[in-house]
Amino acid sequence: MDSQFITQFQNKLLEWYDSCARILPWRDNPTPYRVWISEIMLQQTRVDTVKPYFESFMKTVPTIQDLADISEDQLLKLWEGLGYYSRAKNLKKAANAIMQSFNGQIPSDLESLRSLPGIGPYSSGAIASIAFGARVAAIDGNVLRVMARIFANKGDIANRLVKKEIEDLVYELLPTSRVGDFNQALMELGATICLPNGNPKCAECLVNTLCKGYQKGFAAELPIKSKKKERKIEQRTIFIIEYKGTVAIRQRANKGLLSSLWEFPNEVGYLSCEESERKLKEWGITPSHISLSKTSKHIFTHLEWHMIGYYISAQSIQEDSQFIWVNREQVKEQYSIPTAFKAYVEFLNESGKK
DNA sequence: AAGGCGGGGAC
DNA sequence: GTCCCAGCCTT
Repeated sequence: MDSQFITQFQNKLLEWYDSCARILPWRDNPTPYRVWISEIMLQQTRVDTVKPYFESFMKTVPTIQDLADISEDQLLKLWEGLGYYSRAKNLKKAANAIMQSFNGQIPSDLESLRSLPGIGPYSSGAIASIAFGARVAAIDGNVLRVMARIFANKGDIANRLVKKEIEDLVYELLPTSRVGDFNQALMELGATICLPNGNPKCAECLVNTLCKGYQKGFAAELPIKSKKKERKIEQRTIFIIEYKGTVAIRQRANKGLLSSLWEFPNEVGYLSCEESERKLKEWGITPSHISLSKTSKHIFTHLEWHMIGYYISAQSIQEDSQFIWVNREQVKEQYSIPTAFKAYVEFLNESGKK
């Protein structure tokens, strides 16, 4: 790469970043811990979504030691609604590893960072460069898109070799100082100017004169990405079961979808009223009243839940039930319920007002 | 290399 | 509806 091009690109990009960088909570006092937590939260998650979670997380769990000490249930409650819940579990595992193997200090080298659960190629680069100033790349979806356009690369960015090409280019472009700012500037450009879905604001871009995609007139068509496969649809029946002012919830398995989070009892398929009564009997619950509550739809990345709901008032319950019975306040304050059940949490709150 | 894993914003 | 987001882990 031409050394003059490199210098110009670095200067223009950093100049733009200095004048236009967004004010973000984790950019204020960027300690390794704050950078780490923010980078994990930001995985596949937008800045505006993360902000409030980051603030409350830092208040409740201000240090690595606090993170190593907090219960998983409490941690998942802090993560409630943010999604990709294995991130929270890995965060705690990593905190334990840092206390045990790294003397309570977040490591600064790529390899050690990479060894921690939840920290992959991108996050290790981001933490090493932003928190420690290491001269390493941090390549996320934004950077792939920006670089594909700058160099008019028509390769499929899902391809490993294409990613490697781009990584090599980023390494050539990395400055010797302010590496963290440079990496953040690349991402910031992708998030605010070099937008996806054929919608880049090239006219406002301060590096457009250095952008081959822009010069050739097809920046908006880049990057090339292979198509995603369609989602599977699953029908489910949700049961809101009340007994003496409490409602039944249960904890999901420790693996797979929404692992370890809490949910209302539910079954695959649309159950009729009779089938539901049979299921309740299996669970040792004797209903005094059954009625339909409401339908709801929840879309995951690879799955859709189409849900119907029953409201059940229980006359008696068995002791050895697989459920725990909690009041509305506990549902709201204590247990981490995924957003998929939002409609039924609301139903519960509405029925409680009457 | 491909698929599982949340939830939401923008169009 | 579609795309994709400061990705990582498992198979």
